Amino acid sequence: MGHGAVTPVQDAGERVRLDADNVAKVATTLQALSTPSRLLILARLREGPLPATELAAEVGMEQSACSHQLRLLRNLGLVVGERRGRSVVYALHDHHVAELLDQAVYHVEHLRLGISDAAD
Amino acid sequence: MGHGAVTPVQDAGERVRLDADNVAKVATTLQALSTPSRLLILARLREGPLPATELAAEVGMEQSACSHQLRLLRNLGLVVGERRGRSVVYALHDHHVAELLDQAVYHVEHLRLGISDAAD
DNA sequence: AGTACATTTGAAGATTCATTCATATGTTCG
DNA sequence: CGAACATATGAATGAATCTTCAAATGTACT
Repeated sequence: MGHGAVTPVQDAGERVRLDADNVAKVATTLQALSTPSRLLILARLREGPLPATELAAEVGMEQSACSHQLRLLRNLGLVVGERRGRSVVYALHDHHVAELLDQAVYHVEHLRLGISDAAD
Repeated sequence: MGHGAVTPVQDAGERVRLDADNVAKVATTLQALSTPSRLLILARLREGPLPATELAAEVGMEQSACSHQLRLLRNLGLVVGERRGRSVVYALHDHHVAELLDQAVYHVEHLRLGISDAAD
């Protein structure tokens, strides 16, 4: 994948097209960002690593529920958990996840949305 | 991808923080991008406006199913439909939606993800 | 070993959601 | 008006999901 390295930010870069192949992957990954609980988890981890229990406390979830969602995020490769003593410290997998989060939040916030899911 | 050099994100300007307020809005909007059918619909509209029936045909959905999803996307403000004759031509609401789509697809495609949603 | 703390896991329950089928609404034209 | 095309809507079915409760596994320390 060597593309011309240092292209300034304007990077529309390569526009990845959405085939039947990747569409499932994209959908599955975005679904991980489509729930308040997971969004809060990721947003908290965006500010730095954190042991599971503290994480659960900060996002206001039961520890068990948080662990379930954490497993989902881990299976998707969005977060990693490393054992340190009796705790497991969780963190975002890499900067791509952080940027994906930032971009998603940024764009959604700047969409003047009606948000009226229910039928009219 | 150069690690050191260019920071792609740079000037999203203000980094929107994720409170309890906006988290629901973000989650709801991202959920609209979390299904293959809607993702295909949006990706198709990203290339230009299209009447509902043609759209359904191109993404391989039944007309009714497509209409249902279209209503959801419309209620969320992601797409707009304008009547032209007996057809209703759909299009992305604005460039924010296009960019949100691009960024999401781009980042997800560049996340080397395991994608194993199911439990181990 | 035994106790306390930390995290994971499984099953159950309730809600949400996408698709299908059938039908209704809307639009154009003969 | 009536026929044909285009889109929207409603109810129903089946699947997917998030959370809770209870119990299991893992780790440290006396």
